Amino acid sequence: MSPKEEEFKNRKTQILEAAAALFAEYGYYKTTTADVAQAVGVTQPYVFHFFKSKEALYLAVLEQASQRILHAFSTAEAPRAQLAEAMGQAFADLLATHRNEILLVMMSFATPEPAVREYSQREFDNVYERVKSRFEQAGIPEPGIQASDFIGKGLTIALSETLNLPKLLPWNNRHEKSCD
Amino acid sequence: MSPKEEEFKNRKTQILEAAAALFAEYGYYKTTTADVAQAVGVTQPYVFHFFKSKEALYLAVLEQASQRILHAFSTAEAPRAQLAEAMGQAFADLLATHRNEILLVMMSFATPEPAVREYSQREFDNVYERVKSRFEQAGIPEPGIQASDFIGKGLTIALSETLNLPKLLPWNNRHEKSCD
DNA sequence: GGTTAATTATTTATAGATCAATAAATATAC
DNA sequence: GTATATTTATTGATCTATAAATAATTAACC
Repeated sequence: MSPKEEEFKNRKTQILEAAAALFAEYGYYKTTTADVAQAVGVTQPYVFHFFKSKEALYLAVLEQASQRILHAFSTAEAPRAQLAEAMGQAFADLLATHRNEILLVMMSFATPEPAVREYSQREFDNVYERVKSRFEQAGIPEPGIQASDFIGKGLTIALSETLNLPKLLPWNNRHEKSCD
Repeated sequence: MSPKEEEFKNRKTQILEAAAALFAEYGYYKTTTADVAQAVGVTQPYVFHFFKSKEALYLAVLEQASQRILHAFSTAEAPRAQLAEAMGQAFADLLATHRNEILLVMMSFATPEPAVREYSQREFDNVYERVKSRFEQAGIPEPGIQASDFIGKGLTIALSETLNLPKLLPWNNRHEKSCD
């Protein structure tokens, strides 16, 4: 998108995007409303014209990201034997296209703001139930355990991306005998 | 421990313990040095007599907790077929005896303070290498993948404990056919 | 089509609160 | 009465949020 088009995208959207990037990198507390404003090119108090509080802004980002994740897991399709892999791929695609949002969601559980905690709780519960239900529908045995493992892999990916520890990535570890 | 004995435990230890509990519950940013001081029963500036900064205090807690975790994974012993389970049990024991510290370590990767990030990076790298190496030594195939999975389970437990989502716990999901 | 009025977009100024950190003073124990 | 433990007083920085002022845009009328 050219700088000119960027100008025309409405401010609320610009603020949401800048906030997603900053919150994902610096977290809730170390990102100031002034940082967000500066990234967009407006003054700090103007942010409050679109979001009634910093918390409301964060929750708006979190909600958008959550819906994207749930949608991805809901729409991935594959026969029983490849369903988990297909859903993993859907997650990887999302990580490639909306990295900020995804990492934000995965780390939000560690943000001790009550409203954020509550939202995270519902979100992870939703994801778990959806994934489990899809595994169930596909006739995969022990869908609950599979769904837990699936979330565990997602958390590991977020950890690995956040701390720059690629060796933690599950999918890079296949065929490790080829080198000592 | 009685309140009188508590008095005699040296202040530095008291501060460390209070900080562990508070940081684990409220995180780095929402825990103030005044909160820590109040929990111990001293004045806020006195905390700085023992730790040169709030960050130094947090890192001291993190270091203690990290060593405990690494030690637990290093000393758990079992024959090949039960090694992973034994190490999981060691983690569960630690969670029971030092819940605050453990949750703090598992969530620290989401604390965007550079020094904390660096410490977390080394810590997770150490844990991964140690676990992998133990699996290797025991002759377990694909030790790297197993170690990643192991960390993923730990993260899932931390998530489940933090957000009060017991259904995410891997070990509760066994035998789920008994009730629909 | 140019002037004015109304509406919307955005800024300036600033209040009010919170916190980490320093330095100097004081109490306590030996 | 010296050393150690702890407090008082305070500074300076940072940040969210509000309210009032101004600039820019659109609409209306003649």
